[in-house]
Amino acid sequence: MEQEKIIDDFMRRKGLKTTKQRNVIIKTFLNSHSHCSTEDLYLKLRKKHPKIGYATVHRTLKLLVECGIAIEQNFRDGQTRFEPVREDSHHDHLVCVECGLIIEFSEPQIEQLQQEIAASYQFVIRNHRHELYGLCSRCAGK
Amino acid sequence: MEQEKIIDDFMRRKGLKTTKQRNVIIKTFLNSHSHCSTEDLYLKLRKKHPKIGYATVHRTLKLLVECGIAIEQNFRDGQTRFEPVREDSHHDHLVCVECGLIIEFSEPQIEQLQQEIAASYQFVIRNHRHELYGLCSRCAGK
DNA sequence: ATACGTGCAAATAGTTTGCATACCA
DNA sequence: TGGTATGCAAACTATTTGCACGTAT
Repeated sequence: MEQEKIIDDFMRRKGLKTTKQRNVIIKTFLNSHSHCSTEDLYLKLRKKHPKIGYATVHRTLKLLVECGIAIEQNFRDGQTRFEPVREDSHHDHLVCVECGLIIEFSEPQIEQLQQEIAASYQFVIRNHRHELYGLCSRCAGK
Repeated sequence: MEQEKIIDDFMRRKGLKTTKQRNVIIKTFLNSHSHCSTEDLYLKLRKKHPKIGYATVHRTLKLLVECGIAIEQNFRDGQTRFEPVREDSHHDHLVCVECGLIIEFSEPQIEQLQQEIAASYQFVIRNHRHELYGLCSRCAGK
């Protein structure tokens, strides 16, 4: 898998070690449907690996962010959430403030406009965040 | 001033009281160049009003958010920031990750595209957040 | 063997709350 | 006067860190 290779390279470059914990955390994270917080992942892992520590989960997620494998999100619920990066498809989010549903969307025209705005300020974009908050169709219908 | 009227109405409607502290906090907040955190505002106020409490500042800012006079922002530095709402001009932000500079921008085309995206998911937008992170011209030039 | 990683518990940072006192309407 | 607001300190929540012990290279 491509991502495993990236992680491997990064670890080697930084002199970091492969451990059972890291393997299982990374695997679970990449397979989990995305947008999970440290706690979500910790609780999920604990079922099969009761000895795993919260701090290790958190440190591993930070590591993935450093490798560029994951990015941090923050949807105003007070928890930092992590999401695997899929290099081919950047996307942004619709967040339902009622039920917490998260829908991903992508719109190349917006990306293009962003670039133009940045350029007009001689600003170099590293990354961005674009979230639309409101009611999903179910919650709006109630 | 228009905003003072809105605040007054809100206070009356909710049976809230006008106090010296609230007046000075609100006045300072509205006059301060925007994007300040509770702490920023607290420190600024403390110079002239040493007896004012951090909690009061924070509670007043929350109150302003409730009235729709202020909105909460969060630019990944771990602090919630508050910004006065100017009803006529919605805007988004460019944030320099190096020096913390914040530039406001607005782009009606993007707003329009957002509406179309939301509509395609039968999603009702309440508000949104759109931030571009990167290097400002000064920091990029270094 | 050595340096990095882990798990635990404790520290931190930001925010929120309980409560006795002060104040507005 | 009665209920709301304030200031302080303590509680909370999410996150980060120190450290003794374990483990990969």
